Amino acid sequence: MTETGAPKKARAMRRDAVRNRERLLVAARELFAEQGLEVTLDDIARHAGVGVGTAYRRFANKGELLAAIFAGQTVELAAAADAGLVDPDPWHGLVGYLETALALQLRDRGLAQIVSGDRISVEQYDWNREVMAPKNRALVARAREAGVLREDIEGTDLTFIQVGLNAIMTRSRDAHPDLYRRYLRLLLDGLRARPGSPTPLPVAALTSDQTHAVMGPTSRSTAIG
Amino acid sequence: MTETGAPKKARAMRRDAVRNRERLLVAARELFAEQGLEVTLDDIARHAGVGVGTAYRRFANKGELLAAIFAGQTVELAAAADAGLVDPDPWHGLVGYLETALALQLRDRGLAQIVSGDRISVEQYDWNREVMAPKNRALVARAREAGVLREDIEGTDLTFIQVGLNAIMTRSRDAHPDLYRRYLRLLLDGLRARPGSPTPLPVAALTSDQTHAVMGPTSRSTAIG
DNA sequence: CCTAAGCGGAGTGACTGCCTCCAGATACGC
DNA sequence: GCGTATCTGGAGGCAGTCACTCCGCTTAGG
Repeated sequence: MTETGAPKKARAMRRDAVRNRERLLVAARELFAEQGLEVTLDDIARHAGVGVGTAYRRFANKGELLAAIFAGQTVELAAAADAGLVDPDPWHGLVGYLETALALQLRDRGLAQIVSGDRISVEQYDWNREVMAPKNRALVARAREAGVLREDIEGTDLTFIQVGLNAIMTRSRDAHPDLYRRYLRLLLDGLRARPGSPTPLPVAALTSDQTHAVMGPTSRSTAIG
Repeated sequence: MTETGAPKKARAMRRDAVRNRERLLVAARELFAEQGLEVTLDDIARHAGVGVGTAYRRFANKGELLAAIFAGQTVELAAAADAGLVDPDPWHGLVGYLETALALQLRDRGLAQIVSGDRISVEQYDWNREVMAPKNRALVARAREAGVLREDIEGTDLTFIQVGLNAIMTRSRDAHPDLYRRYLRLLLDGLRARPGSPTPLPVAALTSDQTHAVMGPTSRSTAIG
């Protein structure tokens, strides 16, 4: 689109422009983590302390901004999988991966949405297939071959397990952030090839009152509808 | 609200009015089941083959229409819980309840949203607390006392289990409607007090390609964001 | 056959979210 | 310093959505 012929003399960005671009990236990271991918570019600009016009000069649209921070959002997840793969104990590696991955998603709502396929863009879509899917397969294969994981589990199961736990996490995040760990543990007990006695649960069940509060209309959900 | 004093001479509804009211209720039930509670009253009116004006003459707003069909949407769920409670085998009763409840939610997207606390209204909110919560508690208590369910499970766990499985169901509904049963089974294996060998899974895992397809942007989710 | 009750659906108003425009401010080469 | 290309902020345009209203025409039914 732009002229890309001989080494054209392109003037460098002005210093304030660079600074504002950086501010926007930081603000975007913060807001995506806090509120999810549905924040508007206007939100991000306000949070960065710049005008919307500035935001749109730096990034053609929200997708482009998202793409610019995408690598940072996902590198940790890939690292968690790699760490699990080099763990000498395959079961411990698999469990550690799920625990780390979900803890990351607890801290970063946007990442949770990417993993769960919510409001996904093409990059994220392909990244799931090309980067994470093979790692998931390898983690599962290793644990299965070591005889600690049920024979009938596949790599794709890790995806759906995260989808389910993400839903629980989303509901309970504000009042009981680590409730999801309870259900992760129950699921893991169901994944063992030769289950022993049940593992103690790391988090107590909610009381009826707490459940009622958590299941009520949230700021984000439109009541009545 | 309406005058309910002496036997007032109130003219009966015209026959076409009655017919249209019925059509609207049927259309609402269908659309809520198919598409969830976020359908508009305009959608419902069109689907019923009447004008929006007619819809608003019969029901002051969408909430009122929803309230009118609410009982029908939830009575089956309560019945499933009662059936589970009278099952001679407490474990079988608990499992049967979850299976039936989730099967109902597979067929009725609106019901799934009510159970998961999505786009909830006050009636639904209270119904969860006052009707379903005690049944859930009883089902869990019975299975626990029979020694077949882990000691550390509470009635509220049934709620969150359904939230998680609903999320999986929502993603996979179109292409692989019963995939959620796979994860329900895994969870149930994790819920046993004294687990034996793993129960066979009723549904195969998705392949990587199938997972990729299912996790992609859906008609309902706004891509890029 | 008369008329109150009912009908359809275009239209209204309130939002929300993406993005553009441009008058004024600012960095930076000379 | 000065002049200008670059950048800034935020008001507002535009398009889409959705709940709900209004009103001229139709129709049930006494």
